[in-house]
Amino acid sequence: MANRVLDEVFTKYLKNKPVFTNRGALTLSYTPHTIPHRDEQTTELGKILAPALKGGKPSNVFIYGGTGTGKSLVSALVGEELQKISDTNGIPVKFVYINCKMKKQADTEYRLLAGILKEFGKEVPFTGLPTDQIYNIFFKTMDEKEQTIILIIDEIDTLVQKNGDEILYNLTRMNQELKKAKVSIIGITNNLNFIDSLDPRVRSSLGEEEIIFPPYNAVQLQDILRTRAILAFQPDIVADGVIEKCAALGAQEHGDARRALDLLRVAGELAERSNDEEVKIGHVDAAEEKIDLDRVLETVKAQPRQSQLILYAIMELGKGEMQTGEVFDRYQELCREFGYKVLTQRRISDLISELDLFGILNTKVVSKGRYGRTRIISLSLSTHIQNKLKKLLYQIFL
DNA sequence: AGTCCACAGGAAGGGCAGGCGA
DNA sequence: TCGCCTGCCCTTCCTGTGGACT
Repeated sequence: MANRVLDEVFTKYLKNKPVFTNRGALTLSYTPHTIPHRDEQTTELGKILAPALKGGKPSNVFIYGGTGTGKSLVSALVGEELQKISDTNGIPVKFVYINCKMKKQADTEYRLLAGILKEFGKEVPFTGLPTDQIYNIFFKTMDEKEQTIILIIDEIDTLVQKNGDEILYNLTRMNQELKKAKVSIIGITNNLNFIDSLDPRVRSSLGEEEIIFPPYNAVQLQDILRTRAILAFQPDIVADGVIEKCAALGAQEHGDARRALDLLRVAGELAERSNDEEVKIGHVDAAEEKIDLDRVLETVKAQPRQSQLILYAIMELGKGEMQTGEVFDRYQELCREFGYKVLTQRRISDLISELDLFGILNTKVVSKGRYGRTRIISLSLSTHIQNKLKKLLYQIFL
């Protein structure tokens, strides 16, 4: 036998009863056939889009709701079904789903258009062409034949935040330029104030219809988890109270089903890894910690060196609260020590805001009277996660 | 009442990379 | 090859500001 240790691991793994029958049913990419507690929204969206089946142009729709309230799922489901029916009946309908939050995919005007074009089988260089040329290609492609195109733009607020609402204006005006095709836009956002920040012209044309997705409560989350758990787990392997606990934690996070499903999945994975016969409440606790830790470490790893240096400086200062100036001073020292270029305080200020946005730091602008106005910065991580993060940063810089 | 601190954060623009067509 | 385009990171310059201190 080549390796006794590994051999033991693998045979033990094989001997164990599996936990999952279909782990995929608990992942984000899974689209179920029915979505519990979303009948109302599903039918509403269906009704709005139905005119596409008779060659009409469905109204533009705005969909609101917090993270994990089923917005994307319902749109995907309705889209899929509509596509199926139109395909079997030979009706030219084309569904395109684009998520603006995917970095490097659709977070700028250019990339959004390039992303949509890709769905139509047109490859465009990911930079280089002038925007008006992209628009030309875009219009031409859309207008190639008689068809109804339904564009689902997910996380549309991030797109507008970064690029302004001119893109949306251009998109809503598209129907006047197109001769054969008709385009409807479904904008999905979890920012309820988003529509108020838009140009009135865009607001009225894009918000012809609105659908609101309220957060799930704990009982509804339990239903969702149960239907998925039946698909995902071996029978009788999930202990009493596990689903309730995941649901409760998800409900705490603004009724977030994604969070609840993640918890259940990771709890199952942890049970499997430790060869337990049952998924227990303890696994959910561990899952909660693991998800947070993974999120933080992944986020930090993906940051540019300069941001990591700032974090390093903040951890090194090692006190509960500090202000921008202090962090900047320590950061400069570290730059010299490790041989990095020193960025300006203005830039550091932005990077600190970014880290706040990622949920790694807590910052608050306060005025200390005589002693100026500054941002009070503190780490928003548990000590356990802080220690792991410190290790990661040491690895990077030493 | 006025001053002044220590920044926040907006605006504009430089410089670079990746990519185009000619 | 060149001139041109865009996105991105960053700098420079600037105005704004809440409240302790005088």
